[in-house]
Amino acid sequence: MSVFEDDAAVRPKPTISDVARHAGVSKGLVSFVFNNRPGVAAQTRERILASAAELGWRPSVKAKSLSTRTSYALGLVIRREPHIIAADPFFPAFMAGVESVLTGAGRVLVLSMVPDARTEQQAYRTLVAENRVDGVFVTDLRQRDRRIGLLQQLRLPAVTIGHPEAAAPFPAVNLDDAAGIVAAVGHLAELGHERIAHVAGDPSMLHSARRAESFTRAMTEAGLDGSRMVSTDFSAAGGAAATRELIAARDQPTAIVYANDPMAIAGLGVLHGAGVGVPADVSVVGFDGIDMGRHLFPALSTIVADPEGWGAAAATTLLTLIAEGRAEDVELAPARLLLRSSTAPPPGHPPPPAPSEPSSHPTTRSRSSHVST
Amino acid sequence: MSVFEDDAAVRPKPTISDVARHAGVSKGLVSFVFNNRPGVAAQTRERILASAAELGWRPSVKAKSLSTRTSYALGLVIRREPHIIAADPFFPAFMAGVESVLTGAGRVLVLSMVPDARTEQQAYRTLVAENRVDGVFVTDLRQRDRRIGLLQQLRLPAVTIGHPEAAAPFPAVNLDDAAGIVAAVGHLAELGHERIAHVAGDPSMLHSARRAESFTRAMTEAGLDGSRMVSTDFSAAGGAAATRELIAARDQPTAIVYANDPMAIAGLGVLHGAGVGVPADVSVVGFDGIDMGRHLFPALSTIVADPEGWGAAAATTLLTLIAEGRAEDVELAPARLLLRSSTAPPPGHPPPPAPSEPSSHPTTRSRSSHVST
DNA sequence: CTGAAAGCGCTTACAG
DNA sequence: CTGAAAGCGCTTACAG
Repeated sequence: MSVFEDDAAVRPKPTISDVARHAGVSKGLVSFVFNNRPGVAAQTRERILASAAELGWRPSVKAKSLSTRTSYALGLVIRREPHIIAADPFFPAFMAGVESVLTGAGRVLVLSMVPDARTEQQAYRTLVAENRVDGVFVTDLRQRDRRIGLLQQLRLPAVTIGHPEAAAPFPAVNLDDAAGIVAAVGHLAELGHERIAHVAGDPSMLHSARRAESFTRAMTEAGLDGSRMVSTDFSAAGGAAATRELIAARDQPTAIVYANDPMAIAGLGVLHGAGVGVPADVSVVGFDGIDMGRHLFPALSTIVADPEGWGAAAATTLLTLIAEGRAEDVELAPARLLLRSSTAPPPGHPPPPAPSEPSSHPTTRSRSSHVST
Repeated sequence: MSVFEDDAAVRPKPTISDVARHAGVSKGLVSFVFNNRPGVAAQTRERILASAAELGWRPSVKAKSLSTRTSYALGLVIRREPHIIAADPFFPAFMAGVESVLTGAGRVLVLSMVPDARTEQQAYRTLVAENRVDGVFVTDLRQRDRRIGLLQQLRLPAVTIGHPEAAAPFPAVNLDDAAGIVAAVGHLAELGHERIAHVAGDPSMLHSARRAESFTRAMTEAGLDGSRMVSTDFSAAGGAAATRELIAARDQPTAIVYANDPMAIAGLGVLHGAGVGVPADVSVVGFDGIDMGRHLFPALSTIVADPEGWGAAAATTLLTLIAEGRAEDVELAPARLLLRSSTAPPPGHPPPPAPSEPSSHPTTRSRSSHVST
């Protein structure tokens, strides 16, 4: 039994030869028209296009791939555990951004999700050995990332999401997300917080490490102790454990900046469960700007970037690299602080004067207070 | 300037001809060996394998695709808005499950994320016109889903995630998630709840509609009014709005079953913000079992399915369909209720007898002093 | 401005 | 058990 309609079974897909015959030209001509090569008479061109439309023909990528040695596909290999990626809003948004440019470019996204380093290497090797993709996106850059060397050796065009540690031969599409951490620390310090902690993500990931460094630097520049930090694996469980650890310390922080929203939300739960008021006793800042945060109680102040725009820019850059052999780095607008209701002055702190414009914040800790909207 | 190492630039990829020459056989023989066809002398086979290994050759899918008219790729077209999919834990887990079987099968996942119905149709048409995939996964089944007919007409093998509305020619891989709703209603009814509401997802999606129907049916069977329901778009914002609507009603529910965890979490925020105690005043049940739920306060009772297993089973089924021309439906273990701390007896309700097993919870709020963990 | 032919790198009857 | 040849459906110099 076939699952298909019978009439369809009868009519095989047309090929370029069918179109050529129908239009009364050679296959080469048809190819020229579909590849926008000059030198085809306007009316011949129209006739060919009409024939193709009538027959419902579109060049088969299979054949095209073989003769042009191009896959018309871009790869994304994600190495993360399913339960962690399931909570992470970055990838879906990033992929949506990538898709938005690929669709118009006749390219397709080949996705690979792998659990560990070994299968990750294998995934890249297979992708190139089988000639599956024309280039790849390299996300979640790590310390001494072995993928850079591998990709170079494999001669696979790539674009890195963020700047790698060492100079790499690939274009980087960067978004300064650490700027958001700096803004958060600045805001909290202005509110009067002194004991500010950072719940970092996986320290082997560059963006996580950079956020942590930025935290410490911003703290130091504010004349505060930037060593209150605990690293996690980016999971909600990690965020919860880190929060428990922080509030168990004798000098409990009055503010916590988390490396992602899932951890911040878990942290909110822990604080709440421990009877610690947010933002009355402890201010909380997340990272990602996930939709849900707006509806929490209190609404989660967070740091927002533009993962969709990041994906689109990365795709454009990778396409350019593949087409021209080179592409410029691109720098996107930095992440910014989005204040909602989980941040306020520390307990017993005098209020600052009301600021005149909404985007600017009171500066001295001795005079801050009504931000708790 | 090339981004690659020079030595690599010198050595082009080996082809089957190189291997054949190196092993002193014809190309056909090499092909036979790599396709496990019988009739090759054992030692010839070894020699060929050795040559291939030495040259680092692997059949190019490009060429293989053209001669076998197979893409060695499976497609997944997701039609959802980025911000909704970003919060939804289903797809990442589902895709991880799919990947887990594709990796060993020499297949690859081609992903497409589209914003609306028009681009969705286009995506499928392009996938087959260009011969990109050998089959597709059809998720988020809808009422009068036009994709079923389209796919049939396009003659593209497919497997549906869940049973479509009308009989379809494609195998279905089903997981009875509505069973979780029934279990939740049963549990809440046993606890003494009578005014139980359901915050449904997008009513045009079959799984959402089925959960809603199951809710009403289970309520009716329990002798309760199953009409307290509000539909949403599955977003956190939708869950928040629905919750606001429910608690504004004169006969405010004492329990709410949400169609997904992001909505439940937003609902928790709204309830909390409105001074409604959870679970003291209102019990809350989510759906998905996202990691974060465990760390909320109160920890979110929810309904858990196995999206990863679902993805793996769907991939296996699709591969079978493509290989054999047909495949059996598969039925997975139904979703089940996972009790945590957001459910308790309704206000002022007498406690049920203490059950012997740990999975049950104290019931009366008048003596549930220790539930508030 | 157009056509005939070779080639991309495999697979697969068909002979031997 | 093995080899030579045609073919998959395109693209692209190369002639005209």
